[in-house]
Amino acid sequence: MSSYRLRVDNALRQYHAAVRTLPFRDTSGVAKYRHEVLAVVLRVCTGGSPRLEVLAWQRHHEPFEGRWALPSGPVEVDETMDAAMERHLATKLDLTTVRHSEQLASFSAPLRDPAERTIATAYLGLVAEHTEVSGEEVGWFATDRLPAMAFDHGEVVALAARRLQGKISYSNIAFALAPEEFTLAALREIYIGVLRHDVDVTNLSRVLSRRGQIEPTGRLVAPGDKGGRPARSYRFVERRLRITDPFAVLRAGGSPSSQGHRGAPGSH
Amino acid sequence: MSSYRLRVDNALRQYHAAVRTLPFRDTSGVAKYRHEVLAVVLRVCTGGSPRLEVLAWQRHHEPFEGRWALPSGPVEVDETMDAAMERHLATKLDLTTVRHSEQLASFSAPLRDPAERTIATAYLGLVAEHTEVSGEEVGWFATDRLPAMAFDHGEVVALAARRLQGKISYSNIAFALAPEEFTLAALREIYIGVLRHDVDVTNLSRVLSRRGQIEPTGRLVAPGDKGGRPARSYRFVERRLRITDPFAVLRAGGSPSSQGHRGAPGSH
DNA sequence: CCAAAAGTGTTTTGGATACACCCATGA
DNA sequence: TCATGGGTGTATCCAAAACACTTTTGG
Repeated sequence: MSSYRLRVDNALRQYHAAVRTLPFRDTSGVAKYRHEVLAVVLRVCTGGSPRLEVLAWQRHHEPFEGRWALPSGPVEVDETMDAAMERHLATKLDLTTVRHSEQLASFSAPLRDPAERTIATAYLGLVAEHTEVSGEEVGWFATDRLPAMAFDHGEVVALAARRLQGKISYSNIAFALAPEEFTLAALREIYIGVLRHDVDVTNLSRVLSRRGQIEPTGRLVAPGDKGGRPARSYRFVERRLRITDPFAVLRAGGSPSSQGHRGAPGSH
Repeated sequence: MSSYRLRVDNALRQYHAAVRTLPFRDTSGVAKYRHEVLAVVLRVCTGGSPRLEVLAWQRHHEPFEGRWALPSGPVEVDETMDAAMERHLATKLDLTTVRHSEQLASFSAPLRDPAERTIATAYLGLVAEHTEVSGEEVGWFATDRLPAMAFDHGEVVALAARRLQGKISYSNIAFALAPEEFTLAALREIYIGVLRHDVDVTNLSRVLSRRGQIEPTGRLVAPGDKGGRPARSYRFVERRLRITDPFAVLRAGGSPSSQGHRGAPGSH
């Protein structure tokens, strides 16, 4: 190799090294940043009192060595962030059974990654309780009792939990946390785990039925050791997110088309 | 300048130019992207039938020359995206009176900017009706009758309008669209513009009063040309976003503390 | 026959809507 | 005094909650 090539190569190598740690601008002066996707994978665990849990893995390198972090990874040049999210979960955790996922928010504090500025877009991913993930250093943690988290990941988990808590009240999002078929008692546990307060099975059943979210499968489930009436098995009517209760307040009203039946007196 | 420096400079210049148009990876193989913030600035315009309008400016260069685009700009190396948003609106449009702003979502389709891959984080910004903005080629457009928009900006506006429409039903977000003091009639127009259906003043007043969102200032507003009773002037109690109606469905219930007064019979 | 678990029937509650009616002003 | 617009009172509606009661199983 010529002396010229060597010197240029050397210059480029130094330049490259600088780019990795310093903010990089192209010749038009526009800065470029690393961009990663972050997964907040949640499930409801029902051994004991039901609780919402998040998937995390333990870091082996600085920064934040030893702390727990959310699954994450870079975005490839020809893929969307949604696709990147799916790809990282599939390749790193063998996780291909996320039942619902949606974008949460993007985090841009300049020092959130002390090694290099990295903008992160967080996703919420919901899985059923008994979902297998591979990897040795992974664990599930109750979202309200997190261990020491790396980066701003604690904040991200809190946001995800709040989002889920809101959405479970006005949508059918619980479909993504429940198995294909379930008893009302099991569904109740899921709601309790997310909402963190008691839920009346009777009313839960009637609310979800009225909204057309769930329907009985016709099958029965045998009772446990200590007897009891066998439970009916239910399923969610739709397995995609649907807003079932667009806010009741200040709604259109008046137009009979939006209400179906109206003006049927004598019921009170 | 030495021949050596010249040759290195030249190599770097070529390298720089390549980086600007091709996906860039640092030496660790991680791709870096341009990242911009996008502003969806909304107001309710009440001349005629009230309508929600968005601020846009006309492009003078390719790509999408002649089309209308949302205000946008890059994120500086030491600022958060929130700060970048505020900075671009202030410097480019003299707009420093955004009453409420929040992150909407990030957009990452690889070809959304045909010139170079750019990830964009969109923000919702709300202003009062008579807010001045500088700039010659800016205009306000009804969100449901947009002109041909550049990039994916039409989609972004639609998302923002939906977000606002939802939030106005369960929060005090209208404070950011209304002037400091207003009559109930004026507030009604704002709600009609956002919700796109008629709103009963009487009920609007009672709902917002019960929720503690608005209060009378004590002042009266003189009636118009054709007479009429003078209207009371109101203000929003808080000028920060507050969720006033955390979802009524499947709420905690039972605990008397969460309800205030209970068990007062004889009202039915 | 009893305990346990599932499901049904019925009452109560309270926010929200609809609408008739009263009040204050200008011409 | 009348048209116009603002504000109040009240009946109605209905989803949700509360809870007592019935049904079906295991021991």
